[in-house]
Amino acid sequence: MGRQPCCDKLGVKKGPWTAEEDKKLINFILNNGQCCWRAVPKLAGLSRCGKSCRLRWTNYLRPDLKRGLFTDSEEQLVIDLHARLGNRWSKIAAKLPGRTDNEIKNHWNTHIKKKLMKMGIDPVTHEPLHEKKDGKEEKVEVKLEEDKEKKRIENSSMNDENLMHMESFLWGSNDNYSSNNIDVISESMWSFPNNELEDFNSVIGMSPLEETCEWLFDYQGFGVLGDGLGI
DNA sequence: AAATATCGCAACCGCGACGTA
DNA sequence: GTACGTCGCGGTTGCGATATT
Repeated sequence: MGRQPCCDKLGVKKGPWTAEEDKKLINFILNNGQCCWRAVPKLAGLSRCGKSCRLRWTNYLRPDLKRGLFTDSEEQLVIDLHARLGNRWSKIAAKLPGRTDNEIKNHWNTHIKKKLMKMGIDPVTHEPLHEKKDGKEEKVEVKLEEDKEKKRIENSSMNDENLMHMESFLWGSNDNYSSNNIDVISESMWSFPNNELEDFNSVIGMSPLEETCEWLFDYQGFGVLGDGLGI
């Protein structure tokens, strides 16, 4: 027996989301929370399939998303976790609050993978690659890549200090972080809108729910605050 | 300035896991 | 036990932005 499509293909919109659609989805989830995704499009008045709504929300609209470029510390964390977990992006993302699996996966494929290759490290096994004939040339390439990365990080929206602050909250002051803490936090974030988010937000410098939402709308440039969205 | 190549990100697709009747 | 529905994950694609020629 074949698998049923997640939604009937007829009349289901695909492709980039418009600001209007985003508004509808945000409005719906802020008012009703995350429920059955299949029902969301109908209830929110969207011509999308539930899957598309879930993806849009988790990867782009969630107010706890950090966005912006990855810092050195975040990148190192991704590399460490990838060495342990492999391509389990969702598991890796769970250890990096504010980052989505998609974002991490994209960053891995576009930046980290190349960086590791240049450094002579196999991005799959994390073992050293076989020796290059011309080591000199390789060193120059690595240096250029590092310079590029430095400039990139300089423009990043989040600095290492914030990340360390966040990490110490998540994992305690010692280096051995507890994955239990992360799970608890992830859980509370996912059960959004829930007040449990406030403690975490206060530590990472995010505002409580309402302000966070204001930030979200402001950040997304929907200009809905003055339009009386009614949150 | 125009054409072309490359990059980076958002979104889609297909599949497996899981829950339920 | 199994048929079905839903969700979430990982791989892949499409396309706009940017860089290069």
